[in-house]
Amino acid sequence: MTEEIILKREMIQRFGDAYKAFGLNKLMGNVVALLLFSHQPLSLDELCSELGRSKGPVSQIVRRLRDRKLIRKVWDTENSRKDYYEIEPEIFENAFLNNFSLIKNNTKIAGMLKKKADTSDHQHIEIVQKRLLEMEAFYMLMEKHFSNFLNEWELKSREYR
Amino acid sequence: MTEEIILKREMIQRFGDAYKAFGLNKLMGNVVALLLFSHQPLSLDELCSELGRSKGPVSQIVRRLRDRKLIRKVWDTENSRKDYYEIEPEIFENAFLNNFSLIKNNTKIAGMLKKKADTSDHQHIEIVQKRLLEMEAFYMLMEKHFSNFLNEWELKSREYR
DNA sequence: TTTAGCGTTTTAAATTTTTGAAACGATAAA
DNA sequence: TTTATCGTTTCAAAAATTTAAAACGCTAAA
Repeated sequence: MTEEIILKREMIQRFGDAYKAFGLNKLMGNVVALLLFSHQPLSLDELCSELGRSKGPVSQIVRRLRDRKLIRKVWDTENSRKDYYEIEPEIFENAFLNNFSLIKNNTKIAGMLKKKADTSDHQHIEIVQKRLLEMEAFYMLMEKHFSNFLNEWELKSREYR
Repeated sequence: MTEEIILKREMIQRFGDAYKAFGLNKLMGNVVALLLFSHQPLSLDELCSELGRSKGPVSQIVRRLRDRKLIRKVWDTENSRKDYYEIEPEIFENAFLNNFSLIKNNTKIAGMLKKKADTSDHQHIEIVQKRLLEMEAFYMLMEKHFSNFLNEWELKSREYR
């Protein structure tokens, strides 16, 4: 029992750091880790007390996590009118897809700017065009492989559900 | 000419935002964009005046970008003893690799925790083990596809160099 | 040597982000 | 209705980050 709690604490730490490293709120990672390693859905109050935070920020973070489809609300028909939260089964691919859309945005920007650059008649712009061409190619190839990954994961993930 | 400057300004903005979205310093993105779309290497002073920033932060950011192998120093043997900076030719794959190492870390963590969980004799830990197993599988598959991507890009990038 | 021209580091101010307390609003039970 | 129990929003405080100014140290030229 103690061992499991230590493990959970470590995960809460690490997920917090990882989320921060990716430009997200640390608390988002904490909540995700807590739910990932809980045996049943948790209420907002339980999240608060487990993490030692007050309701305000946890409520906001829970919303952001739901927006990103990383956690979801479940209803405990027996008990009270509390909301309970659990991990979205597709959390990993959804988290990945959130970043994927950022990547796709880069491809789009590169393409757009390349088009703009093409219509410009300035000679010096060559280098810029070349750079944008490479950038677009890079992100397009990336997208292709990311799609492959997601497709393969869709098959493989069945083993775990 | 004006058009090119507008383009450059837009890129500086967008790269700043993108870098921030990935948890990095906005100024890092600004510097990268500026160098990506300059026709020759720039000195620290030029970076400062182009971006309207003072030397202190730019100097620090330049160091971080060099650490990450996104830009590099070149020497202008003719002029002065100023340092000049330009984009590292492999900037895109290097930027990607920086994040890749974060991903690899996730795989490692998942594996490590799974091992810890395996040695635990508590029954309730099953769910945790299952989650960690899935997480590890997810990141391992991701790594595989990322490697594929990098290999293919290594070939394709030759067209642009 | 001394001096001038660099880049770096430090420090303090400004800004942004995170956080908690409390007010607020909604809904279900009494 | 009224009351109690939630979740959400607001706002001010705290913490973290970003930034600029200036001091500093190094190196090359005089």
